[in-house]
Amino acid sequence: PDSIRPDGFPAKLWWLVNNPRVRSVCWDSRGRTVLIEEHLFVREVLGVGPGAGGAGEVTGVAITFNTKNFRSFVRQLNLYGFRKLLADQAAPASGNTSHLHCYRSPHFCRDRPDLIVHLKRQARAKKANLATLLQLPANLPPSVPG
Amino acid sequence: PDSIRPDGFPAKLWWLVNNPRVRSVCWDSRGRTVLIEEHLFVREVLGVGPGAGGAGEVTGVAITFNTKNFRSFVRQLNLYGFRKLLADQAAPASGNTSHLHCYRSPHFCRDRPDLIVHLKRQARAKKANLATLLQLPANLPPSVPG
Amino acid sequence: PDSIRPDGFPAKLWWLVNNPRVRSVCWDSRGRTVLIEEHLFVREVLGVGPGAGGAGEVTGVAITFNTKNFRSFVRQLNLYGFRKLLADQAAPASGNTSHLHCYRSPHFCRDRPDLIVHLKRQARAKKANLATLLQLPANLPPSVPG
DNA sequence: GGCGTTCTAGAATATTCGTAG
DNA sequence: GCTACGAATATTCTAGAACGC
Repeated sequence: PDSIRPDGFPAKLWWLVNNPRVRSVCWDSRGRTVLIEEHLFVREVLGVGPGAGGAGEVTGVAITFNTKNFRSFVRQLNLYGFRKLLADQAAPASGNTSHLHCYRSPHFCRDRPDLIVHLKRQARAKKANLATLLQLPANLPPSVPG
Repeated sequence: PDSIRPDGFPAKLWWLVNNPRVRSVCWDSRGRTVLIEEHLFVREVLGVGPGAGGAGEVTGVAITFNTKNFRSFVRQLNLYGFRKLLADQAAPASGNTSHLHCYRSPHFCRDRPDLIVHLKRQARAKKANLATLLQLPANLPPSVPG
Repeated sequence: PDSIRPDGFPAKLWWLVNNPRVRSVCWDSRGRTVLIEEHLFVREVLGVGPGAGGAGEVTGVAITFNTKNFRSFVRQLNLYGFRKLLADQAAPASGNTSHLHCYRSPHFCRDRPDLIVHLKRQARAKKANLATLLQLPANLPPSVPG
């Protein structure tokens, strides 16, 4: 039936959350929610920041994202149906003000790798471009003068 | 069915009133009215005043408001249907002459956490949307089909 | 006529870009595009990161945002009609790999403070109300399963 | 066409201010 | 003076849309 693309987003996320070497992504205690520490993730996985080699500290492993923006990672989470839970409560004693993000999907559980096949991208092209049809002024080009 | 946003106002208020570490917010003896001591609340929760770290004394817990004004907190109470009661019986334990506010909602009782789902924001769009609709392109029908 | 809210987003942005103490926001050479260095902005204005006092390094001045997320700042830019330009020419002096964002609006020019009054928030309810009026099938509820 | 990246917009809640009652 | 509410802006999470591979 359905198969999992080994280089697709669900497989990458599964690998990240289950890899003990990746400290920025982990399960909550019940294995139902993915916890992502933003600042560490950017350095560790996306490879941005001081001391980062440019491709993530966790190199030598077959995980790469073609982005350096945490925003793109969040967009992927949403595209695959993940929802955010609590706002970041992170306030460590140290100078670390890193944000902690909590995302959850019913098809992403620690003890149920068989559910990953249900992680699908949202359907595209839900409706035609209504605004274009009605020629709304909001769709005019920006038209920035020289 | 209906779900409670974990970061929404009702959830925050429920957490505050039931947390013994928060001294500025508590139930009355019958568990039907929320008592809020303004001066202490401002220091303890909003994080304003002497000795406050800027994020509320009750840090280490996942409660944050993006405001430092007690008025915004009251606005939220009103938006969710709370009404103020006269607080003539107010008698703070200490010699504090700070203001004591008593707010009540039929959907906010100590022994009935199941009622919180009925705490809804006031309905929007009374007449504001009508004015917006009338500014739409003239070729649209002004009346909404029944 | 129209007036500028002194605490609104346009006034804040104008203050930021014209204040030499704010190093993360500046004009391009022609005074037509706003350049924002993200990492520095987060530390300097939003007050996040090591060494930040929690309210931005540029304290003592009347600029505050109630957020710590750069994304909220970008949302404001878009709400007021700013568009992003490609920043391939970005080359910070230091070894910083921070992101440089270039945003432009025809109503935001260095030598024309009189244009700021034209910076307006996007009108609300453009397509949403239209879709409702036209009874598009796309507005059906998400159909929560059993 | 599917998938990933990126910029922009939608939608709901939150904050602020003014003011009616 | 004080409470409650309208209205505008602000913040946040999610989705739309365009583009490239």
